[in-house]
Amino acid sequence: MFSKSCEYGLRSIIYIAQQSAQDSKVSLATISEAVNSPQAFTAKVLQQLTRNNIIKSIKGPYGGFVIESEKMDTIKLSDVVKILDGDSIYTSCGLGLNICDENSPCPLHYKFVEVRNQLKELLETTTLSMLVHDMSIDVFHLNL
Amino acid sequence: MFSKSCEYGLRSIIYIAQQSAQDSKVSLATISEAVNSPQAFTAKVLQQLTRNNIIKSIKGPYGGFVIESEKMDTIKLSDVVKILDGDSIYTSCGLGLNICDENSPCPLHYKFVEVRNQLKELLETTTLSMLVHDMSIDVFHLNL
DNA sequence: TTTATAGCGGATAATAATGTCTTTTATAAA
DNA sequence: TTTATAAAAGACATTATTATCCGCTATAAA
Repeated sequence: MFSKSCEYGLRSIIYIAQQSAQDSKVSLATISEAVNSPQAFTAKVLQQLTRNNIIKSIKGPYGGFVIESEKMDTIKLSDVVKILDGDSIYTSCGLGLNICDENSPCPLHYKFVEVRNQLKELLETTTLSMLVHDMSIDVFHLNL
Repeated sequence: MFSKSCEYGLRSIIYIAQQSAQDSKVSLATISEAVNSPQAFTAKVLQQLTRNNIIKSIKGPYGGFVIESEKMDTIKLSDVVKILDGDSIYTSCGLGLNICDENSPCPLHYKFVEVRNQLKELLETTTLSMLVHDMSIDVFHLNL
C-alpha cells in the first residue's frame, strides 16, 4: 500500500502528535524506538516532514520534534502521504495505465474508483487531533 | 497499489480472456503489444500464471496462450493477484505493523479494514467471464 | 566561552524490483 | 525426419527502494 518511508512517517507523526498534545517534545531516538523503525532512515523521513512544515525540529541538547498545537487539526494524513509517496495511490489506475478515466476507462476503472475514493476520503478526513483525542493510547499501538 | 508484475499480469490475462472467448490463442509478442508491456518481463509473468494453471501455454509454431473456456467463470482477479503479489494488499496493516487486528489495532485499523475489504470484495467477485461478457472492447482499453 | 547534544546533509551500501538476453525444449508443418 | 517457431528456463543488467555512516551545524546548559 504505502512505501516504508510513508509507513514510518505516518507512525512517527502520530506518535509525535500524541506527545506534543502533552507538551513534550521527542527525540529521533525516542521516536524510532517508540514506533519500531530504523533510526537513520526515519531521520530522513522526518527531515522531509520538517522541510514541508508538518513538524518542527529543535536542534541541540534537549532538542527533538514537536507539532505546534494550532496545526494539529489542520494537518491531515493525506498531507503526510502526499509529501512522502505522492498521491498516486488514490489517483492512478489499478492496472497501471497512464490514461484511464471516465472518457477512456480500463475494464476495472469504475469499480476501482470506489476503492480509491474511499481511501482518499479516509486520508483526507483524518486529522492529527482526531487521532490524538479520539483514541486512548492504551488501546491503539504503533510498534508491533 | 500493485507491483508491475501484477499490473502486466492482470492486463495480459484480461486480454487473453477476451481473445480466448473468441477461440483465438495469442502469442507473447501479440499480448505484450496489445497491453503495452515489456515483452521479456511479461514472459516471466505469464510463466508464473501457466505454472499455477491459470492460463495454458502452447509451444511451437502457431503456439501461444489460451484460457480454457470452462475456467473463465471460476478464475477471479484475486487468484491472479494472489499468485503475483500475494494477498498482503488486503490483509496487511496500513501503517506497516506486523501485528494489527481487532485485538491489537493500530490507530487506523478500523477505517483501513473497510478500504481493504472493499478491494478484497472487488477482486474476489470479479471473474474473467464477467470482464469478457459485460464489457464491450470498444469502450474499455488495456494499453494506454 | 566551552562543551556536549541532537538534528541536517551528503555519500555510500545493501536489497528488492524491474527489465533484458541467450540457450534450451517442445511442437506443428513441410 | 527436418525445419522453423514459440514458450521455458536461467543468467545477467539496470534501477528504485531501503538502510547506514560520517562530518557539519545549531543550540542549550554549564
